[in-house]
Amino acid sequence: MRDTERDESIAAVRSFNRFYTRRIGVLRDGLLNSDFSLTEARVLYELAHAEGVTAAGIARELGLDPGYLSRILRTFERGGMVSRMPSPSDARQSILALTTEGRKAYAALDARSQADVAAMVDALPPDGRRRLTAAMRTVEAVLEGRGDGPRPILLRPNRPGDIGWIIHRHAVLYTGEYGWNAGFETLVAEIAAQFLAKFDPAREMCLIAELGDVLAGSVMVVRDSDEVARLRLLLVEPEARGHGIGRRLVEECVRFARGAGYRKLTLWTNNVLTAARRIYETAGFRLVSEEPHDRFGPPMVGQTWDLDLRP
Amino acid sequence: MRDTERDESIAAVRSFNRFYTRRIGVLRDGLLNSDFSLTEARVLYELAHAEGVTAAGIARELGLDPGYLSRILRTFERGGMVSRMPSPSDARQSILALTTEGRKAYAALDARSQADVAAMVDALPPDGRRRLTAAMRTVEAVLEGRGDGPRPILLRPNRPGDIGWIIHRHAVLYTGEYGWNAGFETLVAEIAAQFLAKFDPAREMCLIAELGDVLAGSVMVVRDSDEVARLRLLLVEPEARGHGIGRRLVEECVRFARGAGYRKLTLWTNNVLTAARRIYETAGFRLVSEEPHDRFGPPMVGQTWDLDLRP
DNA sequence: TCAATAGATTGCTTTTGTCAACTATATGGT
DNA sequence: ACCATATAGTTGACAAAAGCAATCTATTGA
Repeated sequence: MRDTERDESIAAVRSFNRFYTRRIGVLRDGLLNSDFSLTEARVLYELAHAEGVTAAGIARELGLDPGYLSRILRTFERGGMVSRMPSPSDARQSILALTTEGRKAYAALDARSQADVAAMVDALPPDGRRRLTAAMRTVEAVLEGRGDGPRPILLRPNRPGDIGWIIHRHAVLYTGEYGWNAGFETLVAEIAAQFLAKFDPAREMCLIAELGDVLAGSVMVVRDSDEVARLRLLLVEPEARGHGIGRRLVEECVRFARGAGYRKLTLWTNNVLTAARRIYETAGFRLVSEEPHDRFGPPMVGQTWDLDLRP
Repeated sequence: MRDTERDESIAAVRSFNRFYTRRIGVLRDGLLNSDFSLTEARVLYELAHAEGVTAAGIARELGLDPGYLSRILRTFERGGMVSRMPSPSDARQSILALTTEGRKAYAALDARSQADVAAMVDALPPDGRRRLTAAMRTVEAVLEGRGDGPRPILLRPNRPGDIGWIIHRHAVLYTGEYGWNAGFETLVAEIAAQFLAKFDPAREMCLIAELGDVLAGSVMVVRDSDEVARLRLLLVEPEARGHGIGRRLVEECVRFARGAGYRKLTLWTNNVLTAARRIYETAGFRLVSEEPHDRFGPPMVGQTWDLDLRP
């Protein structure tokens, strides 16, 4: 990642922190003529949602000073909202629980918060609402570190719209990353359109890779002749690289081609695509011929790779 | 929008509020052994970035109590960080400015915050960073209301990748909204591939509509014969409807076709696409023939519309 | 010209949060 | 069994943060 991009990220995060600090302030004001402060409300929320919680647990969860929390719990207890039960496993702890009274107070608070947020959300245009929801979930996920946990990889056959996506992404990526010209988009579009028009499910296949729940890659196997299958349009999104998606896609193609009774799997690629080259080598492909060309603008070397499918 | 979607939005916003309240707490802790509280830091930021600002301005901007702010400014002034100048236009106000000392203090604070955020950002995986940045910008934009202000509409010729996008969106929308089958995607892909392969810039055109900075629609004019142009693949994203984008696209096509010397502009559509029908009628097209078909699955009526381009 | 209003400040008060000390229990090692 | 050390929870003392109301001055609009 370029440094300017990093700096922009930092600036965006800082801007967002300032922005949301203000919003949290508004949130606090919203509680102004309820019976609770923002911190009390947060504690109440924890009590209502984490059954059988202890004081230390809440303090850890919310990052509160134990002394401060102790006092808040005391006022709750005096107000008849919280009951304590000595923990069976640890005599130092008490298990906290909301009383009926406490639940009622929480319900009121909850309804109020719900209404406040609903008013805000309803004021948004429908697509703004959708975008907001998705964006907030993303922020949470990324910062929680859920974002860099292993997102599930899914390989599935193409669905309506996927072929267009393949063309779209090929064109955007190769013109952007390698400066290829419109000739490439034309070639991809023709290949893709042909695939749709002449699709033979027994002997042809298009696979789409999803990482998490976003499209991350594609590949096709098409019939060249009765004996020979061709692997085409292998693509892995830059953001999804490093998960072995390319390798998995090619493996599936090999398996499919073998199962469909082909004798050979061939493919055409270009020398500048070094990542792909490595995948093909690993899968057992052999480079059989090369010829320089400039069909896509910059001069490069086209390569044909073959894989013998016989056992 | 379905109600469950609204409820989910509300839940997501509330969850996010809880989440970010916690983060702001961490932020505050980060300032712990600096010389400033979070609020002081925010005031300092305003002073550093909004030149010639007044106390009331800051109070409004940050939602602070004027009395509280007054005291903060006094401590800044006593610390030699802020200077006041009587406002020339309003004798009640003072124009606030940071002294050299004040700038130095801000720079230190800024560097520290920068470093903190940088550490956090650097700990993210690269694509996480990108997603975070984009998502935070989105949240800000939507909540600031920038999201529902009039987003600029832009019509432009296609760029690499757009043709794929057109296929992608046609297939997704028509299979989703009307239950059309894969035959439709095939047709669109063939039309699009043909357009790329035989493109004649003097007599053909593809227009892409952007709303804000996202793709919102498309249309093509292709040569049918020397005398007749054909309008194809008119599409407006559901989220972008109601901005007159479809009408604008068709108008541009008519203008282009006339300028390119065609005598007639024709198009083929289907009766179920009522919104498009209205656009064609408004543009002056006349329905010249109809025939029922079920090429795309559900039975419908294909329609040919013509527009005479002669003056 | 005068009432209403906005900017700024101050005294007073409450709320919120921190810190350190202390008790009681738990845990792990020898 | 015993001891050092750590954790749960409480309390007192205190400091920081924030809010409220009164006040003064200048501005604005009728």
